[in-house]
Amino acid sequence: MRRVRRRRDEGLVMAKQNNVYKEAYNRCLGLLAAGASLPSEPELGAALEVSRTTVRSILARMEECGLIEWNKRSKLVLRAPEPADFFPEDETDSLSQIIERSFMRRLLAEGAQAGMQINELELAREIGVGTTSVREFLIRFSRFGLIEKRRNSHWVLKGFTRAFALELTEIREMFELRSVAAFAALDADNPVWAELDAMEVEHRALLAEISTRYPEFSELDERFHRLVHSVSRNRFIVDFYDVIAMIFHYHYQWNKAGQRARNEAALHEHLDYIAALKSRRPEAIEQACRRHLKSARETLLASIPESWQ
Amino acid sequence: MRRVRRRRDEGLVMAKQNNVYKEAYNRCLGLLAAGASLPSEPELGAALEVSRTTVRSILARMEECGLIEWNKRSKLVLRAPEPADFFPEDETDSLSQIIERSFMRRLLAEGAQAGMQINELELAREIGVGTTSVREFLIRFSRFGLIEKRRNSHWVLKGFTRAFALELTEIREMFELRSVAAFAALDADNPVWAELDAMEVEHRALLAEISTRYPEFSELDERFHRLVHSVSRNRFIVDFYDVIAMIFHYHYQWNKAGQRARNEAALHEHLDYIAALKSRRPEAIEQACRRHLKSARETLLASIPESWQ
DNA sequence: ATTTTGTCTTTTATCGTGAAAAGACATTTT
DNA sequence: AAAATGTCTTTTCACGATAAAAGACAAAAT
Repeated sequence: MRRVRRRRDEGLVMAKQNNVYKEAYNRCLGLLAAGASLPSEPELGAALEVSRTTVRSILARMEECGLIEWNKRSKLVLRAPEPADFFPEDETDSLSQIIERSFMRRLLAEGAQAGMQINELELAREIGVGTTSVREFLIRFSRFGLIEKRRNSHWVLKGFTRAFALELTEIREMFELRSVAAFAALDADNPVWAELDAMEVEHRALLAEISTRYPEFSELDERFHRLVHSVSRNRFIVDFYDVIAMIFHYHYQWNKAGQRARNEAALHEHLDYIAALKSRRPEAIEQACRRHLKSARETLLASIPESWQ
Repeated sequence: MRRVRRRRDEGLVMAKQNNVYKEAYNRCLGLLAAGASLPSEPELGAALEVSRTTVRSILARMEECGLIEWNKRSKLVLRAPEPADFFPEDETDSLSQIIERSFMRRLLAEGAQAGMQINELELAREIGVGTTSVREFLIRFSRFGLIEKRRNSHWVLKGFTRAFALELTEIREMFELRSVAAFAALDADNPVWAELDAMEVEHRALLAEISTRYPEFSELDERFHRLVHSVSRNRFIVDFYDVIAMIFHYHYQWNKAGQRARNEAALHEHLDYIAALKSRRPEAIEQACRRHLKSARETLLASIPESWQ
C-alpha cells in the first residue's frame, strides 16, 4: 500500500520540509512571554540555534499573526501566544527522527527476526520519504551493530538478541570502569564536581516524589552516565554512549512493567554511586559502579522477549 | 576549478558506474587460465561474488572479445587473456574508494588544521562526483572520530592530532588485552589455533626475506590483529578494528621513513606475541601484548607531524 | 567602532529519475 | 529431480534539480 506523497501549500512536491523553521518558531513563542520585546536578530539566532535567515522568517510570521510589531530593531510583543499559534508537533520533527521512529517501531512490533532482510525502497515507501534519506539513516544506524550491509544489495538485521545485549554491556562496563577510575583523580576545583553535586540534588528531588515523577528517571539516568563517561576525555568512549542511550531509550518504551520499582532502585544505586565518587576512594567507586552496572545489565536482559533469543 | 563531468561512451551523464562488472571481469580473466572451459553461471557468480546478471554481462563481453566461445552450458576458452583485455584499474574502483582516497589525500597533503570546515559541495565538485555520494561517505567516515557534523550545516575537522592518536590507542589497548585474555581460554581444537600456526609460518617466511618483502608486513599485521580481536566474540571490538586499520593504512602511506627497520622489529614482536599465545600463560600473553602495543603506539605518535599537535 | 539590519549567494537536505546490479521465476537441459 | 539457462522485475546506486537554511557582506543605526 503506497502512501500519497505529502505536498506543500503551493501544490508542488516538496524538496525539503521547513521543520527547522517551525520547530524554532514554537520555541520562540516561549521567549515571547519573557519580556516586552525581543532581542536583536543575531541574539535570537544564538538563543534558538538557527541562522538569521530562519530568525527573520520567524519574525515575519509573528508579525503576520499579530504577535509582535516588527520595525527594524524594535520587536514589540503585542500579545501572549495561544495554543493555536504553535505549529503541530508532527510538523516539527526532522526527517531522520521520523525515519528512526518508524524503523524502531517496525523492529520492535513485528518481533523482527535475526537474518531478516531490510529493503531501502520498501522502507522509504512505507514511511513516505525518499530513498536517499532512508539510506543515510541506515548508514548512521549501522554503527549500533544491529544491521549490516551486503555490498550492492540489501541490509541484514542482526537482531536485538541476548548476544547483542551482552556484547553491548561488556563494552559499557569496560568504558564506565575506566571513566570512574579517572574520576577519582580529578582536581578538587574541576567543574565536574559541581555538576555532580547538582545532579545529586536532582536525584534526591526525584526520589522524594518518585510515585508521580518516576518516568523522568530515564532522562536523568542518561545525563548522569554521560557525565561519568565525559571524564574519560576519550571521544570513542563518549561516542559509544550514543549506542547505549539509543538502546535504553527504546528499551524504556517497550518494557514498562515494574518501571516504577526499577527506577526507584536505580535512583538509590545512583546515590550510592555518587557518594562513592565523592569519597574519592577507588575501591568504593569501583564497587558502586559494578553494582549498578550489574543491575542495569540484568534489567536489560530481562526485557528481551524470549522469542528473539 | 571545476572538473569536467566524466561521461559514458554513449555520451550521456552517467547514473552509475559499472565498476562492479569491470572489476569482476578483470578477476574472471584470471579464472580463464585455470582451465579449458568455465563453470556454470551460478558457480561463476559465487566465485566472483556477483549476481548472475553481472556474470552474463562478463560472458557476453568475453565472447565478443574472442576469449571464449559461449553456447548455453559450454563456455570454451579460446585463448589466454592479454594485458589489453583488462579494464584499466581506475575504472574498477568503487565510488566510495575514490572518495575516500581523495579525501584522505586532502587531509594529509594540506596539513589540514583542526577546526577546518568541510564543504560537501566543494568536495563533490573537486572529486567530480555527486553530493549524495560525498554525504554518504562523510556519514560513514564520521565514526572514525575525525570529523563532526554541525546540524544543517558543514562538517568540522577535528584533526589527526596527538590527542586523537592517544584516544585511539587507549581503546585499542583495552580491546586487545581483553581479546588475548579470551585467547588463553580457548579449547585446543578451536580452529583459531590452526590459523595462528599458519600465520606464524607466514611471519617466518616474511622475516627470512625481509629486505625485499618488508612492504608486505602491513597487510599481515592487519590480519594478525583481526584474528586476535575476533576471539573476543564482541561485534563492537571487532568493528573497532576498522578504525585502527584505516588509520594505520594511511599512516603507512605517509610515513615511509625507517619502514624496513620498524617492520622487522614488529615482526619479531609478533613472533614473541604468538609464542606467548601458544604458551597459554596469561602473564606471558599480557606482557607480550603490552610490549607490542606500546611500540605500535610510539610509532604512530612519532608519525604525526609537529604542526598538527 | 561595534552591532544590527537588508540583500544576496552558497550550501545543505531531499526528491524524482534512470542505469547498474541483484533477484525471481518459468523453461530447458542433464 | 536438480541444476542451468532465458527472461523479466525489483532494488540499489548515483545523479541533477530545487526549496530550506546557512552564511557573506555592504549599508545603516547606535
